[in-house]
Amino acid sequence: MDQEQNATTLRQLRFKVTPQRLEVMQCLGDEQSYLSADEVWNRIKPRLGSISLPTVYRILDELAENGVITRIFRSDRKQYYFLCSNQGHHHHFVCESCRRVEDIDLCCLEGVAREIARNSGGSVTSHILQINGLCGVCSESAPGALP
Amino acid sequence: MDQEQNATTLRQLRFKVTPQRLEVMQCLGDEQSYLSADEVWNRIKPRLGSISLPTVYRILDELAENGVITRIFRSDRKQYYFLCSNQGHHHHFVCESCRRVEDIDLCCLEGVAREIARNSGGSVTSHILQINGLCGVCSESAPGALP
DNA sequence: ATAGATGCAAACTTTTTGCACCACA
DNA sequence: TGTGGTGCAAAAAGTTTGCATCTAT
Repeated sequence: MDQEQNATTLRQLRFKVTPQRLEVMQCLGDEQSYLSADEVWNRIKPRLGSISLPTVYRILDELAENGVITRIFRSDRKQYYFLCSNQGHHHHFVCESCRRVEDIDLCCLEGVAREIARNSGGSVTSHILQINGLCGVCSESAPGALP
Repeated sequence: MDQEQNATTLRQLRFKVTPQRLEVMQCLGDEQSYLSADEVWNRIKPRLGSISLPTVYRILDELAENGVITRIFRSDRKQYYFLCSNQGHHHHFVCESCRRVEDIDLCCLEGVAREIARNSGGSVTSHILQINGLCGVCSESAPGALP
């Protein structure tokens, strides 16, 4: 039960502590995977009695803006969110079967940045790196079964 | 004028050679950058008299499915497309000012894949790597001006 | 001649916005 | 008590689909 910790995070950000915000945070915290706005909505609706989808969007948006959660885009043109406990610069390994997300500490972009600076005089400001595959559990059990 | 080459590509894919397809291909070929569907549409409308936006979507879609063009997603939840001449495995450096795309031959993911296999027994099937920054020209002239 | 491509209109999905009401501080 | 949050309804934006017509082969 990290409700208290979530409440503290909200207070630090000068947000009011509302049941809607707590449930969204808890939902993403319980999940070791990324969820879309409507997936979050469907999971917390029963727990809260009722919550509107626009509210879920607003909460996810403000949490993402403040770096509490991470937003990723997939080819279905929906936005997905997940809570990432690891704070330093790192990337993610996304299991295509169970959608679990693992942290990857390696980042080998420094060499690329130097290369670009030397070749064309450009400078790197940001990068997106997402690694897809099958996690250990899924590659043993059901290879090729996407959700 | 690589109209003939574009026609050949279309014939190889068993597509009919239509002025709409040729214009879409030429448009992306002329541009050293990525364009959204409606940007392509606006550029080729005057040249063709008229073309419908759904047709542009259909053409971009089938070209992307067949690997003729590359589709990328950005945080504005629109899809962008660009023609990439370099065929081997590589990544892209995207200038945030002029949106020009440069190829990057380096790919340092082999080490990461080995790491994942050793750590958790998972396997990497694909990855997304996009490097954003300012190209040589833009980092000299107008730093910080996004389009 | 005919399979496939296009244009138009309308639907669809995801996300955003306006506004009145409600509740945390 | 008052400011910020929520719910509802409706709009916006991007993309897709159905169907009749047209056209490249």
